[in-house]
Amino acid sequence: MTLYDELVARGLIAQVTDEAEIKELINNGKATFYIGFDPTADSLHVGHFMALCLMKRLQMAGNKPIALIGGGTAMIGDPSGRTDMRQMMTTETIAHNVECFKKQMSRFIDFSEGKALLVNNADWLMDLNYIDVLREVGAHFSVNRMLSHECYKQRMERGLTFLEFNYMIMQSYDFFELFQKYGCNMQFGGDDQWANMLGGTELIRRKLGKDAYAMTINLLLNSEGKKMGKTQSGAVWLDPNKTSPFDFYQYWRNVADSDVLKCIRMLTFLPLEQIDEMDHWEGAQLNQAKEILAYELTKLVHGEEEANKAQEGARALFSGAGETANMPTVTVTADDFAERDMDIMAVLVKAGLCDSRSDARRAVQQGGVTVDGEKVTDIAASYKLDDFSGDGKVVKRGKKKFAKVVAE
RNA sequence: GGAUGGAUUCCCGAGUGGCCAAAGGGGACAGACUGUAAAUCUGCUGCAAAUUGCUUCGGUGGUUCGAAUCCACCUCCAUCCA
Repeated sequence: MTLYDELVARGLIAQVTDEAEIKELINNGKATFYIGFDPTADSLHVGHFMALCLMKRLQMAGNKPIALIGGGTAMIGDPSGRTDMRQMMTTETIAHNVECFKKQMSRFIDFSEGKALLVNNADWLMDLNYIDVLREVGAHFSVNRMLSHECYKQRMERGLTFLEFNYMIMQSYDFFELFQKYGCNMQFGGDDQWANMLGGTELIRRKLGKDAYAMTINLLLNSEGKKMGKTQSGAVWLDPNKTSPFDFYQYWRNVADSDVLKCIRMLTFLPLEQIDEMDHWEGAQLNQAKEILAYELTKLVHGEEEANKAQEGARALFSGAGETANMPTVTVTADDFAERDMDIMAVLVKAGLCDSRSDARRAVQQGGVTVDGEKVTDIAASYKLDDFSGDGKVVKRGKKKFAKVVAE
């Protein structure tokens, strides 16, 4: 099976500019391609992860990847598919984020010995001269056509600043620059980037009379059409300090039935034959598939050791086995008991399971709190430092949130 | 620069002098049912030393016994005019 066919089988490919030419290039390892990542946060998330996996698949087939960090484009902010204006980021924040991205990326992609390149578009965008850009690049863009793009539709209703309007031009310029400098002939990206990417191929055609190609991958959407990798408290991050390996594991362990197989196909490196097997699974058996998905992804992102820990921790918690070694742990010290004994609310807040004492009070009153397996119903229940000595106590709020509280 | 409309709790959105910690919906959280799923039902959703107290309705001042509600100024947003 060729690389291109595998990408299709995995449901990754969304749109391509020239299918025959792209097949020829990537199947034979002749593509030099780039994917852009705007450093809008201090960690990569699941969407980036998909792109990185794609890079890896292509790299393994002999193609040369260029990871572009958008230190320059982040100064502008991509309006594609957004309903509201992006918050402008300070130069310091962007610089910090760029560093974080670099570190995380080198864990997934091999940048050694010219196997891949890591570039930052701030290196060329920041030095551009306004008038020159307008004459050299701006002249090739039709405002009428730009406005007709689907990605601006929502913003045309709610307002679009000139700043953001220029994002597409900057991204197009990136492609143009990389094409000339590194012979980069393809650009990949999420499907929401399609219009921006076409801008680049057109700019290259108009200015140089040469062909460049673009291909987008499907966004990872759940069965309700919402982007996956988001939780109420924000994105699912790849940085273990922002989303712990356990939480990361749990996120995938809990995906809806209808989304499991799609996620396994698109995100893991499991062989397609094995995935097709699972396709027949139904009902409770899908639970196994979820476990596989969660394990495989955690392994890819955090390594085998963390994946094992997360899996054991989860099994212990949900199947009632006593293994508590890998549970998230919170330590309490004598200071916490200085004023008075800690009551159950204080413990819940300390363990990070509740936002406030009021919140904790509600949780207890509704019967959602358990300490060492016993339901706590009395909000006056209180604890002493000694109660947490030794192995500590396992405090649970609801079914899935818990922590082990141990005295220092 | 001018005219008009607007800013309410996580989000949408009612409220236009006391009955307002503020309707309704969404989301989140908890319980029941389950498969750590979905759907459904119930509860709950500012903070706290909790049948009470405290701080909230873009910001700052003012009127009033009393202001989310009235007045002044300011900030931001939308639409139209330039």
